[in-house]
Amino acid sequence: MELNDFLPYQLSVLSLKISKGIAEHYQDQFGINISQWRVLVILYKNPDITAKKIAQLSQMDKVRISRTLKSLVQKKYLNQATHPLDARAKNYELSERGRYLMRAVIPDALRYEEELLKKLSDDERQQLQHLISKFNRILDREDSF
Amino acid sequence: MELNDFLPYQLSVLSLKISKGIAEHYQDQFGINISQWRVLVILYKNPDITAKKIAQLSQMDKVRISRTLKSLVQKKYLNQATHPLDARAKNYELSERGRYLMRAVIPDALRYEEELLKKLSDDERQQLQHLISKFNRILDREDSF
DNA sequence: TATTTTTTGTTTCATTTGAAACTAAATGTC
DNA sequence: GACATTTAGTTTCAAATGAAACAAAAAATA
Repeated sequence: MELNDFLPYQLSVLSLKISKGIAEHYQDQFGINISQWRVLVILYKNPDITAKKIAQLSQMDKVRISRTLKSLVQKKYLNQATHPLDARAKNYELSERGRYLMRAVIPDALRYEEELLKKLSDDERQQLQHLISKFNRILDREDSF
Repeated sequence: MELNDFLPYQLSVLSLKISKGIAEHYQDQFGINISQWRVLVILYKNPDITAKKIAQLSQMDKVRISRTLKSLVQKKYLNQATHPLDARAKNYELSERGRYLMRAVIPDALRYEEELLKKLSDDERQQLQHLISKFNRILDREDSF
């Protein structure tokens, strides 16, 4: 029995380790926190989606998402549009200012990732991607304990 | 450029997904939260260590660790001992009650992990373990951005 | 040895978080 | 159509969090 090697625990430690440095960097350089960065990334790749969709994609709490969206709209990084089919929801997308921000932040983020990934072999990188996809497929099917 | 596939982001989502179900379960069944569970796991495998060491191993904040240790001592799951060489620090270990708790929780945790891992092939499991170790080695060397 | 600096851990306090309650709209049922 | 139920998102409020300041001991330096 190997509890140090307990997978949820190991992944949490690893994820924290990887996020720590980069999170401070975003805050210092661009004044955006981790929640904001995550929502921005999602909207960068998925324009015109609702808070609900963001929740699904990010696994973040809906309250946190609600507040993050509010702050990003206040900072003028996002545009809000009324949803055509549902008056409760709003569609969000990056504003011009938001896209400008992302053009500044993304190279930084990618450089960090590259630094990390270049220490893996081609095989290892492929395996990593494969494993992440597989886990997501497994976990999206059954979320029960 | 693939930001959805940005590694820190993917790992965070995955880690949250994996932890979600199991965290609720610990709380409901045993009245311990994620911080407490993590500290307990660490002390299960590393008896007689200080808060500092726990911080290194878990990547958790020192304030959080301080409070978690306090709560676990209050709940009588841990014994505190004065550190032989450093009067500022204390050594912690599971109490009898703590070990009893762990004997109840661990099978549950391992069953959850097993459910997850049995959906991977032998190769995939090995690759997973290899990648986690490798990342930890990489990240422990250089923690600069 | 005295003094400064660093390290370990705690406390304070302002911020972040998320469960629960809520609003308002959409969907389902009669 | 009227009423009940579900869904999307927000607000409230109590708890968790962590940065900064702190205390106390250890280590480094003079």
